[in-house]
Amino acid sequence: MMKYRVVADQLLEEIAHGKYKNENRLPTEEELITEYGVSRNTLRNAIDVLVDKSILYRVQGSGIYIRKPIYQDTITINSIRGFKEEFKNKKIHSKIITLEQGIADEKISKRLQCELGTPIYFINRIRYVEDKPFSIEYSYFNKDVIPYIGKEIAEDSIYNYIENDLKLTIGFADKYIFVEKLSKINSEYLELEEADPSMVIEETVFLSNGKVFNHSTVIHHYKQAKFFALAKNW
Amino acid sequence: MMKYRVVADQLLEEIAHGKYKNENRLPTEEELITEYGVSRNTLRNAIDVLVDKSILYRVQGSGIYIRKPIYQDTITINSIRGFKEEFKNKKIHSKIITLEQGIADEKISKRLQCELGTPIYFINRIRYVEDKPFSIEYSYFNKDVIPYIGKEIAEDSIYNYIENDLKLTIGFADKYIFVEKLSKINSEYLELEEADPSMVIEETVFLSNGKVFNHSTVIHHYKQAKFFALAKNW
DNA sequence: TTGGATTTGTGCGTATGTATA
DNA sequence: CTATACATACGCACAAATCCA
Repeated sequence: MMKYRVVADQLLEEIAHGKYKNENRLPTEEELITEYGVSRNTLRNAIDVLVDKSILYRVQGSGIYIRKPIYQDTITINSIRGFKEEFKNKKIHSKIITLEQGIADEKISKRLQCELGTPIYFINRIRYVEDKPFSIEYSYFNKDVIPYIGKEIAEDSIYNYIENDLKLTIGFADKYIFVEKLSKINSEYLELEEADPSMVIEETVFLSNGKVFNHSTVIHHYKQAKFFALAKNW
Repeated sequence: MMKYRVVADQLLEEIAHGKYKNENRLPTEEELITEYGVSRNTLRNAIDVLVDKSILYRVQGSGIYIRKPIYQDTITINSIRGFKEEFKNKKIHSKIITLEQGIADEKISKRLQCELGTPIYFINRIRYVEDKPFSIEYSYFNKDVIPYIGKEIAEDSIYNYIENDLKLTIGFADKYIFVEKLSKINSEYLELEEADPSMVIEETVFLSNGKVFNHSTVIHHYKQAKFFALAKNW
């Protein structure tokens, strides 16, 4: 495990366990360097991780501060695995509507950035949080990259399977976000009315080598799903 | 201007002007270091900027690649000034409904993370893109931080004024994103029907020193407003 | 108000690790 | 297996913003 990740994890743990609960400022870089026995670069890389996660923020000339989380029960939109992360303490399960193999037509090949006719998996599942319908997922996987997906995997976590069993490294994802009125069929899945609002997220997910392995369209229950994002001033 | 920003800007310019249009891979770090006459750290900082902007991605052992932008006419959710950035080539203007001073009540003081009774500005404006209603903004500013906002500023760009005239540095923003049915009054502003969908973004905006200066609730036209976000696999 | 001390930001150099080709 | 190319890690110097006496 990389040193800066160890430091980031440990710092996060300590913050979560209230080590700095009386002051909202972290020790100085110099002190943390001594405490963790790492170089300045390594420490700064660790801090970067927690800044990106909106746990900390830095003020030049002043110090590193702990942010007060305002929003709860929100999916982090800048994270690939925001769903699992957010609801890890809640009961979540998936109901599979469709799980089938096929080949990429023009639309799918464009979205998966693969050749026409590439073998694919198509999965349609409904995700529940605390037994209430949360979202509907229409998902395509490139079978050349992910050779097998079974019912037991799709009911559990496909991403865990990809990282832990296939030992692939997920890199980043593009998300396209908009609002739409629900179709009749989707409103029934979500136990809402036709034409009720819904938040739609289309995501294209890349391995760390830049290859697209998944494209999903996820339609969210407008009363259940709330999102959080951190914006930077580039 | 910091070196790494100069390099990032120049690289971006060259990419935009098609310098690398025939290959989707950038020269190696070593070559770019020579080309721009900077150190490895500086070059990597520059690349980091463009990776965060989802212009580039890196593959260890392979190279730095240019991403093909898929989505157009989207507001970048990870950017504080996504609106202006995206529509800089379009006609945009704002209609001010309300612009008044007041003091922070309990709700506002919580959102602006300031004392009860702090002087504030409240601004309600409708923003138009190509003369079509795009969003409604309900915005509070801490007057201790932003001492004056006039009609002419609110009609133009408050953020430009803050950065260019007040010389303050905007740091980061939290965004809380959800979907709601439109109220009657908001539906009229947006020229939609009551109970039509809308994307709501509540943003808390911080200066680079960590002080909150603005809280806004922005209600978007569901047919006009589309968003883009980049997710990382932390 | 000023100026010095503190603290983070930027920049340079170098060596070694690790994934890819 | 080797070479290539990005990732991580160490150390140092100075700049810029903030803090405080």
